[in-house]
Amino acid sequence: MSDPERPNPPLRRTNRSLPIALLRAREVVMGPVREMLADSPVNEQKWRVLRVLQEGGAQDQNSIAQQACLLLPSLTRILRTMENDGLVSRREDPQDRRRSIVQIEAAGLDILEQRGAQAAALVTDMRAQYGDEKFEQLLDLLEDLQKLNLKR
Amino acid sequence: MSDPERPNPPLRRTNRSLPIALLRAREVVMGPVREMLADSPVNEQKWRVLRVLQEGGAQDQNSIAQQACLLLPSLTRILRTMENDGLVSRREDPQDRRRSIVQIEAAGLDILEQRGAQAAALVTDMRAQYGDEKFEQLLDLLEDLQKLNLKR
DNA sequence: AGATATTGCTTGCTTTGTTAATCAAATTTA
DNA sequence: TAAATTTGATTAACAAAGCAAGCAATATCT
Repeated sequence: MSDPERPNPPLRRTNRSLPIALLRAREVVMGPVREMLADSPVNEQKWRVLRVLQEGGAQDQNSIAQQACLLLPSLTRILRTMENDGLVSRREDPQDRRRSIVQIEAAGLDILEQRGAQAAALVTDMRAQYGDEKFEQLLDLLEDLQKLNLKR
Repeated sequence: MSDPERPNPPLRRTNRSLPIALLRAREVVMGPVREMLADSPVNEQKWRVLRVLQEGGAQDQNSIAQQACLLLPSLTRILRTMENDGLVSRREDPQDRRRSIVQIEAAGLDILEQRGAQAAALVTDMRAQYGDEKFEQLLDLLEDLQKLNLKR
């Protein structure tokens, strides 16, 4: 048995651990966003779905899931409630009847419009504090990171 | 009522949205880590708790929660099972009996030691593919980001 | 001191994450 | 064409996240 006081070969400082650093950074960025969404009818995930639909137009669920970083089972449930709330609608793809095409509806667009200004203000504030170049640089690095194919 | 087809003032493209980019990047990085932890007695969250305790020593739950990016309710439940498994122990703070001080135990240190080498290998592999300078640069940018004090 | 507010943690409840199983429609193979 | 495989989506089951409420110990105020 080992001794709790023994000096252990330390891993990287947690600030320098990429997974933890990514998580902490995300908390910082999402804090204000979560507050913004707190008194709105959508949470973080639904907001992402609306954003993806706004950006990419009507599309199937696989596509939404990938872009919004949601698994299909989660998305199924989320879309069910969003459909009940009239934020989106679903229709069967006539070309391929396995697919259902999801489209954003008026109520969904309303939310994006109501909160869009606040969301933009948050980004502006953040870029100002953080620095525009650093901000872009960070996005570039993150984009590159996503392209990596790490061993499975 | 608004029209679903109306052109909307778009927010940033979602691949240039920092919260989403952080999320996607984290997915990429965590894939191999999750696999490494799959056949170990701890999951991702417990691993983070162990890392924080290793780095910061015995500390109260608020402190752990902040550093490991966990909410207190989640941490309460996680620590309960970790305590049952003998990975950590809790004792009441004699100065302030509301607080409980959490300490890592031998079994917890064992896990860190057993998996530490694998974890380090994953980092090495990733740095090689991504590039060392970029890797450090990214960590610097993320560390700066964590220091930001965004408006509440 | 006594009342009030704050802090640290826990519990309850709902939503989401995660994996595996299922099903129907489409595609590939034989 | 029939059988086998793949694909898109849903369901089921359980762990974990997230939020609100609650409780006990401490700090603050009057």
